[in-house]
Formats: sequence, C-alpha cells, structure tokens
Amino acid sequence: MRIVNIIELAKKLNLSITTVSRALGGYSDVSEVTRKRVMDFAKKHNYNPNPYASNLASHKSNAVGFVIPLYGLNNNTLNQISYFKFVAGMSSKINQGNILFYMLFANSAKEEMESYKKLVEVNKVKNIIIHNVQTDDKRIEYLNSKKINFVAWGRSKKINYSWVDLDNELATELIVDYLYSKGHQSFAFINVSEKYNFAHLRKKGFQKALKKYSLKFDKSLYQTTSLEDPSFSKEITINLFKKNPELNCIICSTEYSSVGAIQECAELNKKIGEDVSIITFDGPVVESLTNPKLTAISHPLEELGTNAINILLNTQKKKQLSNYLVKPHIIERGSVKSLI
Amino acid sequence: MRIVNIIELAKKLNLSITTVSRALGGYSDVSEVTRKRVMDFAKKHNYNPNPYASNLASHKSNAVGFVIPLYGLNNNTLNQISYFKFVAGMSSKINQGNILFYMLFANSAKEEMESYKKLVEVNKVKNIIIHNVQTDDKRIEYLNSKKINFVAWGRSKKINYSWVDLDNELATELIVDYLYSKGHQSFAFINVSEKYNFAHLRKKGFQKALKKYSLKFDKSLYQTTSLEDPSFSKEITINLFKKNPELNCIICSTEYSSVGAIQECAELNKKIGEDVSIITFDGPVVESLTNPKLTAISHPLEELGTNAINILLNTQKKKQLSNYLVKPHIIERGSVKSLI
DNA sequence: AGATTTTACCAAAACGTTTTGGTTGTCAAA
DNA sequence: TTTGACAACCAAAACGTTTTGGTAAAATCT
Repeated sequence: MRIVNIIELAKKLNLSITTVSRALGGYSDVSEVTRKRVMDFAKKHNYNPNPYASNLASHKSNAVGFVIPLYGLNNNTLNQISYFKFVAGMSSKINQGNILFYMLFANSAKEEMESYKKLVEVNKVKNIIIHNVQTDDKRIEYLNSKKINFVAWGRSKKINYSWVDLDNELATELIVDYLYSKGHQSFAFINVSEKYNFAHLRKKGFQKALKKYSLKFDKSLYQTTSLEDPSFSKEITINLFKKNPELNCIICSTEYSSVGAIQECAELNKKIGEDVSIITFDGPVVESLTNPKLTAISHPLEELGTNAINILLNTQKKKQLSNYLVKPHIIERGSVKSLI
Repeated sequence: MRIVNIIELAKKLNLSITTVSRALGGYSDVSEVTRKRVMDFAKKHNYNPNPYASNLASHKSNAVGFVIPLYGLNNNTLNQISYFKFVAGMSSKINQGNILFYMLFANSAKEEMESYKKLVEVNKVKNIIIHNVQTDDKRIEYLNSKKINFVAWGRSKKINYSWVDLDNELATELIVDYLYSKGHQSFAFINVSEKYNFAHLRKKGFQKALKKYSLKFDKSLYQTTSLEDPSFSKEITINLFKKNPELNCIICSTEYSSVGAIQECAELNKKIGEDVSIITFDGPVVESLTNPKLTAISHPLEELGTNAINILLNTQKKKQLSNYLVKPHIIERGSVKSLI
C-alpha cells in the first residue's frame, strides 16, 4: 500500500487534493490540526511531490543554477578545483532544502552565455549564482531583464547586486601583519594584474599595511604575473633576486606563482623557511603537495559557497540586496622564518 | 512574436499539437516533408520543450544523476578534481540534449546512499552514473530494485552492469613497453593496495609485460601505498633506494606517490630524468606543477565521462548491457632517461 | 472495381501538481 | 434576527507535454 501521489494521499486522508496541497505548502487556509495530520501522514508514507508536475503547475522551480566555464583561464585545473570547492560548499544547503541544483559547463564564451539562457528558459531556474563578474557584465543585464534572483561570487568595481567575496584587502593586510610580527620588514609581492578586482584589492591591503608600519612601497619588489603560467612567475622570481640580492621574503597571490617561486629557490639553492620565507594564498597544491608545504592565508571557498546560497535563498523572499565578506586567517606551515 | 510552447508552434505551422510533437520526437507517422518543416521552424524559433511537462507526460525523465562523495578518500583534492573532469566530460552531451543533470554531494556514507534514494524517489531520475563500485555494491542492488538505468565508472570483480573504465592493464603494459624501449630493464613499481580493482589490474598488466620481455618480477621492487598519503610514499621511496642502491627507474600508480618520489629524490640529490627516471599516471599536478613535469600514461577522465553518458543514454533505449574501455597512451615530458 | 494496407494526420485523455474562484458553516457585530 | 467577516474546506481549470486511439485519403493488391 505505497502512496505515491497526492491523489491517493488525499483519498486516504479524506480530504480534497487542494487541501492536502495547501497544507503541505504552508498556506493559512488550513487548520493547524489538519495540517499536522497531513504532514505526519505524508512523512509517514514518504510522500514526495513529483517535481515535474509541481514545477509545471507552479511556473516557479526552486532550482539553483551554476555555470562553470572550461575555457580560457578557467581551463586550468587549479581554477577548476576552486569551482568544485565552492559548489561543495553549497551542497549541504541544497541537500537540506528540496532544491534542484543545475550545473552546466561551457566550453566557450558563447556557450557560457547560452548556458545561462538555458538555465532560465529551458530549466526555468529562478535562482542563479554567477562568478568572475565584470563591470558592465552581460549576464547581469540578462538576468535582471528576466527578473532572475542572483548572487555573485566576487565583486566588480561597480556593484548593484548581491555578492559574497573573500576579504582580499584584509588578507594581504594580515599577511603583512604576520610577517612584521616575525621580524620581516622587506618583502616582495608577486600579485596578479590589477585588471582583476581581487588583485587590486590585495594590493590596496598590502599598501595599507605597509603604511601602518611606516614601511615604503618598493616598486622593484612589486611584480604582477599572468594568472596561469608558473614558468613566468619563475622568471619574475629570478629577476627579483637579481635586483634585490638581500631578498628573503616573498608574498604570492596565487598558487602558480608560489610554485614558480619554490622552483626558482630550489635552483638557487635557497632553502624555503630558512633562507627565504614564502607566504601565499592557500590552495590544494601548497597545502600538501609542495615541499615544504607553505604558510598561507586561508581561502575558504566552501564558506563562500555556503554563504552564496544562503544569501540567494534569502534574497528570493526579501527582495533586498545583501552581501558577505569572508574573513581570512593565517595558516602556519613553517615556510616563514622568524627573524626574532 | 516569440514562440514558447508547442501549442503556438502548432498553430503557426497549421498542424495539430500531436503531429508537431511526433515530428520532433522522430516518429515514423509523420511525412519527411512535414518533419523537416517542423524541425526547421522549431529550430528557427529556438523552441525547447518544457522538460517538466515532457517528463510528466512521458513518465520517463531524461534526467541524469550523479553523486559526489566528499568524505573518506574522496575528501582529497586530487580525487575531487577527478570527479570534476569526469563530469566535465559529460557536459557537452548534457548541453546538447534536453537533459536535466542532477549533481548531489554527500558528506558521509549514509548521506551518499540517501542521495541516490533522493535522486530516484524525489527527483524521479531514471538514469544514474555511479563510481567506485564494490563487489556486492548496495547501490547496484537498490538501483536494480528500482529498475533504474545506470552505468558504472570502474569495474568491480563481479560485473553485471554497464561500465566505462580506463584500460588499466594496458596502461602498465604500455609503461613497461616504453621503459624497455628506452633501455630500462629494472624498475620499481609503487602501486596501490590490490583491494582496489584498478590497482589489481595495473599489477596484472605490469607482470604480463615483464613476462613478455623475460624480466623477473622482483618483490623488493614492488610496493603498495595508501591512496592518500604522500609522505608515506616518500618513505617507500627511501626504502626502495636502501634495498636497491642501483635503482634508477620508478613507476608510480598515483600522483601522490610520484610527488613523494620526487621529494625523496630531491633529498637524495638524485636528478629526475637524469639519475632517476619516473613515469606515472597522469594528472593535474604532474602535468604542470612538479619540477620537472613527469612523463605519464594518459588518464583521460573527460573521455570516460563522455562515454559513460553515451552508454547511459543508449542503454536507456536498448536495455542491453554495454561497456567502454578507454585506451591510454604515453605522454612524454622528459622525466624518463633513455639508456640507449 | 472492390478490398486491404499504408500513409499522414488529429482530438482528446493523461501525467501530478498548484492555483483560482468559489462554498459552507460559525461567530461576532449591528 | 440579520449582516458581515472569517475560517476551513473543495471542484475544476491550468500548466505543456506525450500517448492513445482513432480517421480519411492514397496506394497497393486481388
């Protein structure tokens, strides 16, 4: 006697389909006594409304969409694992609520935009999380035009949307605080091109912290690298040492650049954690696969994902912009030598 | 004048809804002339059948489910990136067809089994891809009892299901072929515990190839390591060199073990590609982040994903078991020295 | 030419929900 | 006692497809 649909459920309960539906849906025109009876009975028989029927009838799906690009910068594994961890952070919320989660992959810019359209027009998704936001982003334009509820992972310079982000400014500030507390007063910073807003913010925090300790911003110790090429950051490291033979401390903005720095230090026979201190933004490689593992500023992608979906589901009801700035902290792994 | 559903489509075409539906569905009771007219018109107006309506009406959902574990062995980044790449391989097929793709995450064994049940009972998914199959797997039992169409990524010892897998036996055979062709006749093999079937097959291929060249299987050169701990494989490497001071060639079954081997070689001042040759199974770390990058046997996860979903969608119609064995090949990156 | 099969089409039912637009009965206010 | 408001319920329509069970006309066979 397995009850599979709302019709059988209503029959057994001696109620109309309408009342059962509205009891389950939390409407106020059902008495509390009846509601409890319905809910208990539904739970007991493990009734789950057919999502296809329910989406069809209600026009709104409680689905969340996410598009992962597999081209350009995002074609590198380290970036992909970021997406993975971010999505994993969303998972518990998705599992709890009865939420459909649609993840699409895009192999080109064109496919990416089409994926968003597919989410909206085919899958009828009303909630979307986007990332790598540009100022004047076409996706935002589109999503607004379709009145889709969305949250961005990362901030562009012009913000008129809900977002979550790492506090990149605080991150570099904490790094400098930490290094200073270990007696370091001179350090190179291998950052990413400032056209990326997160890199801009990291530089800002870096300079702010320097000022705090009355340290000078030395242009020859500040370098930017492309986002993907480790060999390029190796060259940067070579040049840094050439220009500054005394250099004994490097801050890296990406895992790739720290891998490059590690390799060059090995070649120069400089021991990390001894002759040279390296501190970086955390990630899967430097946390366990480099030798030595690197001291890093945390980059809690799961937390970002969790907050993104929380905000998404809240703004769905409240219709009000909201945001969350994740606070990082230092994770010591011994690649920074104390000079005191 | 945007056409959004089949009703408007039929009206504009001066055909019945039935005929439009059947033309699009590829039924034979529609003339070729009409079919072409319908298909062209539908394409021109970017018509996509509402998946909820279509699943509801047809009782068979064209939805595909996939569960990613985030606990135990699968909690390590390198394993997670495997899932990611596998899923990415499925993506183009999913994007093309009007397929709903459900991806769930599980933080415990209990949650994992529940995720499969959720896919089947709540999401009404009829097609599922599973992985890490055990002999006598509870999931298979469950999926069979619910008559769910599924494909496994990987084979257990007892197979009565459709599957895709890397040809692990051929992989180690090709590795030995390659090493032999470079003049190597003695090599260590750091494998994984044979309780994993893929490791068993890799050993089998290894031994088969040894026999081919009349080489002896030297027990002291064959070691197994845990699947996650790089420091452990470092110790194994130490021991290998202790017992076999002449050792100049190592085969690694996982990225972790090759990272361990690399680190130990560095400590012993043995140059890779010169003093010691290393060859491994390919992955994101050894392909670009180690120094040097390692020569490897390809491990095309995307291809596995693509084939898995192809088989899944085919078996849906034909109701016949099927499988696909992906052929690997050597990718030279200079970590193997030629002795000839 | 008449009978049969095949081709090409269609109206209506079905899928399992949600939503709309009610109705009925009870209770308080007039 | 009538009126209005409210609480608690329900029948039927709607959502956009697919499928079922047809029909009429054309083609083929006897």
